[in-house]
Amino acid sequence: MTEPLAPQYDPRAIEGPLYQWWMDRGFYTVDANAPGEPYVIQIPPPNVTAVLHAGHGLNNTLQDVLIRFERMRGRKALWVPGTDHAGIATQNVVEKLLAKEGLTRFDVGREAFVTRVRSFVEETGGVILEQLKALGASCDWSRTYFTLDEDLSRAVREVFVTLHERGLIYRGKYIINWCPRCLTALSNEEAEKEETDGKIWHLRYPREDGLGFVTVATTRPETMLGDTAVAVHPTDPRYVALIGTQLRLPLTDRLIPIVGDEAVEADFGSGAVKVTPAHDPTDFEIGKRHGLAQLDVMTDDARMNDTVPERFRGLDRFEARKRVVAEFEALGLLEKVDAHRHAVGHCYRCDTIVEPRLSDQWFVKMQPLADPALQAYRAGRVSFLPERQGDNYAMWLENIRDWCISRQLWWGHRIPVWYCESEGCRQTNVSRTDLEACPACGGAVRQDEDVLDTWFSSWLVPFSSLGWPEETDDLRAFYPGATLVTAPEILFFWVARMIMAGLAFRGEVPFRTVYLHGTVRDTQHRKMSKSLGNGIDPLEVIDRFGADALRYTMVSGMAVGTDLILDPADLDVSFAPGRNFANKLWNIGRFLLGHLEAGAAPLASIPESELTLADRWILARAEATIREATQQYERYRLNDAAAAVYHFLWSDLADWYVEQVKPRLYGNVPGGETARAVAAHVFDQGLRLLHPVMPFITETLWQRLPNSPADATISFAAWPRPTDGRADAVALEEFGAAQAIIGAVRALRAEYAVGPGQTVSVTVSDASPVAARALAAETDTVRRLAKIETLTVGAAPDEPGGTMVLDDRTIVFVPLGDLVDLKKECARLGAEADKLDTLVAAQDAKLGNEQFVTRAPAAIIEKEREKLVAWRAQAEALRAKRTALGCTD
RNA sequence: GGGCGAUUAGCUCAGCUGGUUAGAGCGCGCGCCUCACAUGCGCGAGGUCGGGGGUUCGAUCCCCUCAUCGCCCACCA
Repeated sequence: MTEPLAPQYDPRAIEGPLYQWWMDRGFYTVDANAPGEPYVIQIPPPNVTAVLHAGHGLNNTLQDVLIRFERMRGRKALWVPGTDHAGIATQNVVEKLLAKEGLTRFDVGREAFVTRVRSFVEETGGVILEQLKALGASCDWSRTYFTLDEDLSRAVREVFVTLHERGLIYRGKYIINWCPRCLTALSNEEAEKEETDGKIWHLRYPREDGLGFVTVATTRPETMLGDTAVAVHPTDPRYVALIGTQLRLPLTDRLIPIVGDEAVEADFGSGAVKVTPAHDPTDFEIGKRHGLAQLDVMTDDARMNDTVPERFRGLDRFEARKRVVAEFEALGLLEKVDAHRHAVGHCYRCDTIVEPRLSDQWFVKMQPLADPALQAYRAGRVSFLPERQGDNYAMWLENIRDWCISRQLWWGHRIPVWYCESEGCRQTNVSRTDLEACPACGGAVRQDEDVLDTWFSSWLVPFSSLGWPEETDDLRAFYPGATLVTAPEILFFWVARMIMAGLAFRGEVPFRTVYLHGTVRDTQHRKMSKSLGNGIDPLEVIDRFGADALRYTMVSGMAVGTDLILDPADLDVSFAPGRNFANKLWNIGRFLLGHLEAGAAPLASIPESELTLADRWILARAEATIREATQQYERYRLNDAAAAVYHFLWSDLADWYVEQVKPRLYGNVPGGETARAVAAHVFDQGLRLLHPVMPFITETLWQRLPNSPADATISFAAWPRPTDGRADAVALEEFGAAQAIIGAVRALRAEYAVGPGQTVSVTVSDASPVAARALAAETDTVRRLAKIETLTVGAAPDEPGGTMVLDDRTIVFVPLGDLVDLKKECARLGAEADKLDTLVAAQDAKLGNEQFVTRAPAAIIEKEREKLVAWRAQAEALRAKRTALGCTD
């Protein structure tokens, strides 16, 4: 892996082969029995049919950064990948394919359909895992799982049966959210509420005694065909006398009672509510309390069924709605129609409006599972980032509802329940093994037709992916994991349930920290989605700019608790930060490595006395960066970590140290060995600090450093540690003074348009001790980088020129002769002085404030005094210069 | 209807324990193809930190309030 560097940075030539090399060496395959403290991340398993989108790109980049960071810190870092069978989503895809052949799943039959889905998944599934490799994901692919694998299926069955044994699984008739397109039940979480502008119809139901009407309001008039009562508040004076009487339900010949029920708000609408126990959760409850009939008026696909008058039968629910309303109107029973905004449930897969519907489903009783999960959070055994997400988690658990886990699909884990078909037995058998006959009577059995909610397998992943229910080495070594990185959207679907399952089946939370990152959005802050066409294809970005550019851009743009905004219409602009930085690194590498061909001595072998001020400065900067970056990685402030390293490599190393060190690298000159040792060392350190974010380019350059072991990977290079001996506050201050002087001369040159080929003379007067030492130590550097012909320390000559006063009142003067427009210079100096006067005045007031001086901490007061002294001195120096120049205004 | 978050440079965002001449990247202006890099180098302009009130010696930061935007939760039909 050490061919010569191409003259131009070309990620395409590097990333693919490098990833292959990582794989060939098996670097990321972890041995459960190897020594070391484990660090485990479970990937949020993507849908098996998914293709990589920007959200995956972000999510997996963040995980890879963390796993690579901990790996370099010596942890036994395991990142477990897998895919989710995604019941509804996958079944939908295959059903669509069938539809093209003019077939439905019912035409082909259950067994053939499942076979077909399975082969579809085998042929086309798991693409996303291959795509993650392009991103650089350092997963342990030898442990890749699929939630419908035999092992994980065994775990699912074990959990179902165990929960049943613990009395936490039951079958019940409930109002569930039904998707008439997917033909399945949806959990509350899967029925997404969307605010919708609709209407509310006020319908009159005639009293049986013929003395008028009771008006009810509804947003779904078609359900009136299933009404079995009208409810009013038991104390509502308008209706209390009517409770117990009957109403004639229009369009049918049925009589329905008026009942009194606390659930009715007397203040809303007419105060009377139509009750449809089979089609509304509240009505279902009211119905139960009053023993009302439950009249389901629809078919599975939301057409009116045979319980309704003949003319409505077979009509789609929305057609039926129109007909019902029209007939009410014709009968003079439509009182009014109002606009009404309300939340309507939509299927999270296909966006169809869900129909609340009475049905037999399996449920998990959640309270007993939720309590330990809440307790674990309160005890600090699991924490959330951003912290406030913990409140969401707790609130959900406190108000937990039972989980509807059956789905009327064919693709998934079939419910392990067998019903005895024998008359007189009819036993319901829940079993770990497939049953051929009823254990009670030996009669024929029939397995439940339904499958389990997809999340019923994914909530087990932290341990089922490690071999549970077997007590495997993996399970012992890698459970519990460390960090979960995912999107807040699945906090309830997945995260909370994993915590519950982990506690229920392993007695411990599955991870300590949950990092919930933001969403990738476009510049209008809209979530990226296929339907809006505002998505970014990570693979296109990788192809054009490289995975490192993608990763850096995402990491640096993503602060904890914020969204990532990118412009899908202009990838060049969006990904410029990463692309430019990668190119910059490449060129720092090309330059340094080109001058390190003779090798570099280990830094430790260089005596302290050999180090120049610049050397000591870059080493101090490296150390500060190590501290900063390490701390920020630890705190998941990955953007801050990335920014610290970026600044170190680009501004400190490339802009300053490399420029400073050039003469010492050219040819065989004194100090060359020291320069090479320092340059190699700090570049090495910087690459290591950056590796979690930009793995490819850092590996490529690091392997070519003279002191990198042959055939080694930076993936396992030790994480840099601050070495207290080299940290050098004095060097930071002194080299900083040199930088300031260079900056002052450059600014004056730019101000007076001195051509780049032209040198100038510079006089530094009133130099502070620090500036004087800096000038003495780095004379050549100052002269070269500011293009100075003669550099004098001493009194400034009395002639036209440009003047800058630095913080510690060091005066930098550039005699410019004709180049100086005297008026302009006077104005510039005057403006500078005025600005300082303003500061001085404010500072005077502050320090003159009795309250401030008596109440502020001494250290602050001292700091403020120093500022005042410096500003005052600078202002004075500027005024003196103006006088010397003869400024008159 | 509840709960939460955001509002800082033209754009996207930092600013984590209250004291900074309020920062970065992109964009913009001026000057440069300086033998690692024009995906670059140097210099620079640009901000009443959403409005109002309060606490404090001191507020971008803490509290209240208003406005705008966004997210989550919710069985008012």
